[in-house]
Amino acid sequence: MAKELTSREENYSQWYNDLVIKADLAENSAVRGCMVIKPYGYAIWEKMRDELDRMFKETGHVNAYFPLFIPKSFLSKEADHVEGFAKECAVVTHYRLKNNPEGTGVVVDPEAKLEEELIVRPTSETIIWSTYKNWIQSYRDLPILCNQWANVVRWEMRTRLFLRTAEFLWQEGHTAHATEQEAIEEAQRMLEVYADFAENYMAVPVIKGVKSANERFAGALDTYCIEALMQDGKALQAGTSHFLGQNFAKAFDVKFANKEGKEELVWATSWGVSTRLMGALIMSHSDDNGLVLPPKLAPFQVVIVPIYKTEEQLTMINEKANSIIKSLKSLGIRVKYDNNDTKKPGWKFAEYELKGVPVRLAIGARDLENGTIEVARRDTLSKETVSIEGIDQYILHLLEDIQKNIFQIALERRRKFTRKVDSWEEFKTEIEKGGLLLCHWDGTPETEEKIKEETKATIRCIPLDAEEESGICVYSGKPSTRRVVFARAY
RNA sequence: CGGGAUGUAGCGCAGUCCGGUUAGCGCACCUGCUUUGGGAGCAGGGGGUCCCAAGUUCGAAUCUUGGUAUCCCGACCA
Repeated sequence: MAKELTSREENYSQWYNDLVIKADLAENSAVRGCMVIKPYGYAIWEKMRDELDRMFKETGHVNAYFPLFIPKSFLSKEADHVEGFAKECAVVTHYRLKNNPEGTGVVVDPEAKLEEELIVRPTSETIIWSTYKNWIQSYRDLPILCNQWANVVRWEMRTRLFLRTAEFLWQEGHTAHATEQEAIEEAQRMLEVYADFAENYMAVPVIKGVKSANERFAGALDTYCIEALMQDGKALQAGTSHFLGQNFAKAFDVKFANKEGKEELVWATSWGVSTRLMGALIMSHSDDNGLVLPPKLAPFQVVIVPIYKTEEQLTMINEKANSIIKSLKSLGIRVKYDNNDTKKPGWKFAEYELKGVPVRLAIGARDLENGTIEVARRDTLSKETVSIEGIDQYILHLLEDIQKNIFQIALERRRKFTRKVDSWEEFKTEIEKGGLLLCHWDGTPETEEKIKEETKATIRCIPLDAEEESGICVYSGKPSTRRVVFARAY
């Protein structure tokens, strides 16, 4: 573990080791690209999931669950949708195995071929809308505001842990509305929820925007997104919220009777975030000592390490620690006491830094005498010795402080990494340095495509708060009214 | 699917060019003693299908051929 690390990228994979590993189920290449999320990594995901779930419910949503398998014919009902996903679908063709007649093991039973193949869901719009058809008759049945926590499979050619895995965990919200306006508002509302979560829980600053036509979700009229900037200068799409118009209602024939008794097609949205957020979290805050977790999402916010020479000392420290734990817990602080005797204090210090625990308390014989305790914070790596009196309130404020501080650091980093670029020559040099480039763009997919071909940079989003400003397209020189965000992305 | 690289202990690697004792190192693991306020020290110990197969040879981790897996770069990534 004391291996010397040279680049950020190597660090990420090193820290990942604690959280997630690539599924290495030996010779089976089918699971290549899937991940095994280890207990500590999963604890972080659970924390994220719980907070998001609470936010969804506060905005009027309920959870439901839909099937893993989608009949092939369902997927193909919406033309753009199937075109977008067809290239990366896992397909179930048989439903039974049998003993290999020519040897050992089992083989697929050719007799058990499915009449119609099933697709392992890459996303659930089709299966959900085929179900919604039966739920909706009247305007009184609307809106439907459902969310599902599930796993999905997208057969990516090249995978990257957390950021692009063949199977990933996510939530997908699917809502049905009586009016266009209401659906648009829903898509925008959920974008706000995502942005709130990213900034105030993950401490990751994001740009809210709308995708260009090239980057839009297959089957959507508009894709809203939050875009984050990683420490290495690459952008990461952290969440999307789609206004689907009436596309899926048309494809699945979902109509309702309005107040006037006339039939109308239903308006739709869908929105989702995935375990990719884990990647965003790690790549936004980690440093050379390991993870840095925002207190609001840390599985434990405080770890207490006893330092002792004798059993008697440990007994006394245990007693002191237990009273501290009790008062911290009564304030709702998640705390772990590590009096494991098989590891030394120095080892524990390094270990919990690697795990990103926001606050570490060390208590030894010296502290017992003086009525003090050593407090170390993960974000600044600073230590101080404070009075044990009122330590609970002290920690409570410290956690708030750390939460704010790591957001500020990330925000400042993004500010330095963001600049306006007005000429093509400058664009080509600046994009090499990473970060976000604010540029005028003529609005055409052709220009966007050319820029991508020449520089690998894409339009991350058209920011919602972009100011009206007349200029000329950085590539084509044609007129433009606002700047968009260009970057190389994961 | 194209280009490149790699496969040796749980992990990370050296050895391969130029074939030659019992295949080696670091971390991790086990035992003992000393240690414990920043990943302890010393001593001892366990662990190997050198990716698989065939070939060349007195002798193969090393050379040849075929296979296979992984990684990187491209393509791909609503």
